[in-house]
Amino acid sequence: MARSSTTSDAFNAIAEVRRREILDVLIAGEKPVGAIVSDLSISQPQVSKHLRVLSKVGLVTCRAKGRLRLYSLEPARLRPLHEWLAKYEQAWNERLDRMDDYLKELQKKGEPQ
Amino acid sequence: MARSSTTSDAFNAIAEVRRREILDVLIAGEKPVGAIVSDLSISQPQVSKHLRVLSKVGLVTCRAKGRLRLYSLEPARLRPLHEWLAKYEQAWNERLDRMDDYLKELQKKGEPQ
DNA sequence: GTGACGTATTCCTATATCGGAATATGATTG
DNA sequence: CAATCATATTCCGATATAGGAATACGTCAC
Repeated sequence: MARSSTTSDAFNAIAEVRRREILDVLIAGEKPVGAIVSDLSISQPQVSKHLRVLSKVGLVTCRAKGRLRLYSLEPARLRPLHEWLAKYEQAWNERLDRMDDYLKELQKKGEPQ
Repeated sequence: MARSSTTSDAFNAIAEVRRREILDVLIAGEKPVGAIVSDLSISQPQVSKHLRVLSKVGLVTCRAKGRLRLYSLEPARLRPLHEWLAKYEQAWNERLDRMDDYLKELQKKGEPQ
C-alpha cells in the first residue's frame, strides 16, 4: 500500500503547503484561477491541479463566469480538522500551565535575595 | 518531485489516520508501545514506524523504562495547525450564520399563514 | 470563423510512502 | 550466558504524488 490519497481527506489535502496557501488566498473571497496564480507565483497548471484536489474534498467550490472559473472557500469542510484538534486543546493548555509554572519557578530562583 | 515527506511537518504527519489514532490514544497519557498496539490492533512494527514519524516532527516524545519505551504526547506541536485553522474560524462562522439565515427563511416559508 | 485568452488535462520522471514479513537490537530474568 | 520479552529496523512491493512541459478545451472579441 502507499500513502493515502490526497483526495481522501481534508487532512490529506491540506498536508501540501501549496494547497494551504491557495486556501489562504481564498479567505479574502472568491477568486479566479489567474488571481491565485499571480498571488502565489505557482504555475497555472499546478494551481489548477491543486484546485482539483481541493475540490474533490469539498474545500473549495467553483463557479463559471465567462471564461473565468471563480473558486471560493468552503470553510465548513475544515470542521473535522477543528474537531480533531479540539481534543488536544485541553492537553495543550495543561502543558502550557505546567510550562508557566516552570517559568515562574525559574524566575523566582533568578531573583536576587 | 513527490509528495512532501511525512516527517517534514505536523501537517504531513497527521495526514495519516493511523497516526492520528495513535495520538488519540496518547491523550490519556504516557503509554508503552505495546499498549498502543493492543488498543489499536495495528501490527507492532507499524506502530513503531508511525511513532518514529511522530517523533521526528516532535508530536511525541519517548522515555525508556526498563525494556519499555513510554511515549507521550507533545501537544504544543499541534499549535501550528491550530493557528492555521484559526484563520478560517471567522469565515466558517459567517457561513454558518448564512446557513442559519437560510434555514430560518425556509422555516418561515414553511409556516402556514 | 479566427485568434487570443483563461483554464484544464495529459505525459513524464523522481521520489517516498504504507504495510507485511522477517529479523535485529536491547534489556531483563533465572 | 541463555532464553525471553519489548521494541526497532530492514527488505520488499504496489501505489501515487508534485512539478515541468506541452497541449487540449471552452469562451469571448473582432
